[in-house]
Amino acid sequence: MASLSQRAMSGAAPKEHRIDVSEESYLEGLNEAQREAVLTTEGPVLMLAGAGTGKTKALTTRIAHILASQRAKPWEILAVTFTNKAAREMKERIGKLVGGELEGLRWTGTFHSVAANILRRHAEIVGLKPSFTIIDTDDQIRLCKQVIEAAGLDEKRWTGRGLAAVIDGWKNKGQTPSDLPPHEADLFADGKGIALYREYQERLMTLNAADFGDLLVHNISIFRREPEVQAEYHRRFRYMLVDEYQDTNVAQYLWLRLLAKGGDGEVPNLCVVGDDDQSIYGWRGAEVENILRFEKDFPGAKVIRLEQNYRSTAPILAAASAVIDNNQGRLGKTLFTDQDGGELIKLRGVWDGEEEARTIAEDIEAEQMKGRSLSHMAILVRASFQMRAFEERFNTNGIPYQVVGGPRFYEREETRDALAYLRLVRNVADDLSFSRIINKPRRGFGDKTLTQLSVIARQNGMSLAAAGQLMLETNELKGKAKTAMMAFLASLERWREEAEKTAPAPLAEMVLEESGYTDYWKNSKNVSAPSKLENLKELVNAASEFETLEGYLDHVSLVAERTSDSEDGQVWLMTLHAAKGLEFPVVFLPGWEEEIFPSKRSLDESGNAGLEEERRLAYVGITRARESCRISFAANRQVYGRWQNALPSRFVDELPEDQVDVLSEPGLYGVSAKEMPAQSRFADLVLEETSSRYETPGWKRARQHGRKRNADPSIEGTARLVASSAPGDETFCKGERVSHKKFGLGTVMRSEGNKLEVEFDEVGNKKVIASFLSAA
DNA sequence: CATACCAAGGTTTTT
DNA sequence: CCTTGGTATG
Repeated sequence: MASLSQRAMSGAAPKEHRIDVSEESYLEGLNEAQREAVLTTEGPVLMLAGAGTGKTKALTTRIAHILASQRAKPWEILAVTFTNKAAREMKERIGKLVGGELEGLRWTGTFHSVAANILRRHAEIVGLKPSFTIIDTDDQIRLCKQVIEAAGLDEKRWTGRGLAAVIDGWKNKGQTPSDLPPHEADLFADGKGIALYREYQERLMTLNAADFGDLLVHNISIFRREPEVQAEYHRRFRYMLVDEYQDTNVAQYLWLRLLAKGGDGEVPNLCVVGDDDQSIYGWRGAEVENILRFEKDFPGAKVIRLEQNYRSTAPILAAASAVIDNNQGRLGKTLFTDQDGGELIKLRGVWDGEEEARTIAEDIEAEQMKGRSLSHMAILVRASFQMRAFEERFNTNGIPYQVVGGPRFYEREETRDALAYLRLVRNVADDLSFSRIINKPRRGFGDKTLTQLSVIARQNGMSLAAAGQLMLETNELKGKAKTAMMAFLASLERWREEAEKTAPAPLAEMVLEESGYTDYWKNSKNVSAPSKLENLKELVNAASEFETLEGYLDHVSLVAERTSDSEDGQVWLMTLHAAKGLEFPVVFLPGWEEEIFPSKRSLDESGNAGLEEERRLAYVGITRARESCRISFAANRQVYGRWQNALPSRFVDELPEDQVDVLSEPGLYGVSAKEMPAQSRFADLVLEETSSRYETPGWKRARQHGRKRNADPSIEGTARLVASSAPGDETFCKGERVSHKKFGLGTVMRSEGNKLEVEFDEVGNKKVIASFLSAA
C-alpha cells in the first residue's frame, strides 16, 4: 500500500511508468475468487458476482492488472456500463489502483456514449452527418405524434407515447424497419406500425438526429454493412469488459457480439460481470437470457463465482437466499459470510400506510438516539406513490430526508426550453427545437401559423426557419405573426454571430434574456416559477464548465443526471430500482403486500416472468442492508386516494421463519391488540356504539368475492389512537386521529373522561360517528 | 387566447 | 385523490 501512495505522489514520473505497479500491491486484500477474476485475462469470462461480493473491486482491479502487465494500452480496452455514475466510479477506482490520473481510457463509458463516439466517426454509412443531434424521450414522443398526425390516424386511439414505446421495443431488439417480420406491424395502429416506424426514421434523418435506441442500432448497421469497420474495432478492443451484463438488451448483446467476434474464430477476451438474480430491468428490454446463455454463446467461457459477501449479516443473507430460491432457471450462487450472528429480519404488520410511516419514523428516531447517522438508513419502496406517506410523516416529525430519483434536471420543462433555444442557435434547421420555442414566450405565433409554416417547409424541403424567411419574402405573413417572425429570425441570426465569439454561459444568459424567456417565467403566476428561474440559473452555471456550445449540448444529451447533493444526516428515500448498487446499515422495506409488491401490473402483463423479476427486486432490496432489514406490510392501503384491503405479500411467506422476528402481525382487517408490542404508547378503545351500521369498502369487496373474512362489520371492535398531539400521553384529546379496524381513520370530536366521540373520515359517501369507551 | 370543464389514467428508469 | 391532456367556450 505504501508503494502505491508514494507512486501517486511522485507526479513527475511519466505515464508509462505510473501504471507499472507490482502485482502484489493490487492483489492485496482480494479473496481467491476475486484473484482468479483478475488474473484470468484471456478468453471469455463470466464473472457471477452476487450482491456485496466485491464485484466492482474485482472488475477495476482486472483492468488495472491488464494495464500494469502491459497487456494493453488504455485505449485498447472497451469497458461499458449502464450509467454515467458507474462509468465515473470505475475510472476513479482504476486511477486509484494504478496511481494518479489515468489518461486514455477513451472507450470506458456507458453503452450509449461509446456507441455515440463510434457513430460520430462513421455517421455517413447510415446517412447521418457527423454533427447529428441526439434527441431525448420528449422529442421522440413529439416526433412520433407528428408522424401519427401526418398519417391521419386517430390521435386519441394512437398516441405518440404509444408509438415511441413500440419503436423503442423494436430498437431494444436491434431491429430496423426492414428487419421486422410483417406481423410485427400489428403491434400498432392496425398493422401500420412498421410504416410509421419507417416514416419516423426518415424524419430523424431529415433532422440529422438520432434517438437513444438509434445509437446502438446504427452501430450494428455500420458493423454489418462495412466489415472493415467492424474488423477495425474488433482489433482495437483487445480486452472487453461489460458491467451489469444481466441488464443488457438484445441490441446491446448484438453490438457486443459484433465487436467480440472477428471473422477469425479466435476466442475474444470478453469479460462480462453480472448477477442473474439482480436483473430488474426486463420491462425496458433487458434480457436475463443473455447472461444465462453466455457459456453457449462464447464456448470455452470460464465461469467465476464471487460468493463471499462482505456486506450483510448472516440473517440478511439467509433471508435473501430463501426468497430468491423460489425462482426457476437461475445460474445458482450461494452467498456466504464469515461473520456470525446479527439482528434477525424484523417483520411488522400494521393497520395502514400511515401507521407504517409512523412506526418507521419512530424506528428511525430510536436508531438516531442510539447514535446512528440518518444517512445510514434508507427506505426502499416499490413504487414512487408510496413515498408520499413517508414524506408527510418525516415533515411532521422533522426528520430530514433526501429523495433519490424523480424528474431529472435536464428533463424539466424550463431546461428543455432553454436548451431548445441554444440548439436552435447552433443549428437553425433544428425543427424540433424551433417548434418548441417559437411561441414560448407568446409571440402571437399560434398553432395555425405553425401548421402553415410546416406545410411550406414540407413543400420546399426546407427547415421551419427557412420557411419563415420565405414567408416573409413572399409577404404571406400578416400583422402580429409577421413582426414576430421577423424579430425572431433577426435575433436568431444575431445570437448565432454572438455564439462564435462568446462562451456558452454568457451566451445562454444573453439568449434567455433577450428572447424574453426569463421574463416569461418572472411574470408567470405558476407556483413553481421561482424554482424554474433557479433552474435556469443553474443551467447557465453548468454551461460555464464548457468551452464550446457543442461540447455543452453533447454533454447534456448523454448525461441527463441530476446534481445529486447527497447530504449527511438525511434519511434516504428511494425506489428499489434506484437502490441497486447501493448499501445501507439499516434498510426499511415497506409495502410488502400482494398487488403492491409483487406489483399487480407486473404480474398481469408478464405472468410468471414478471413475478420472478419482482422477486429479484425483493432480493435486491434485502441485500441492500448491512446490519438491519425491516420489512413491513399493512392491512389497508390507500392507493391514489382509494382505500383498499391488502394481504401480506407472498414474499413475506417466503422469508425463513428462523431468521425473522415478528413484531406484530395483523389479521386481515386489523392489528390485534395482544400482538402489539408491550411498549406501545397507544391505548386500546372498545367500541360502544355507532350511529349507523357500516361496511368498509374492503369488507364489501371480500364479501363480493367470497373471500375468507375474520371480522363482521356489525360486531364491535377496537380502535387505537394513531396520532397523538402529546406523544406518551394516553388521554385522547380533541383533534387527535384514531384508527379503527372497520371504520378506518377518524378524528376525536369530544372527549369526556374515558368516553369519546369520534368522527370517521368519509368513506363510501357515508359519515360515521362512533362513541368509544377507553378499555384502560 | 385564456379559462373552464371533462375524461382518463396514475410501476419500475437509463441513455 | 390529483395531475394531465384534450376539447369547449367566451
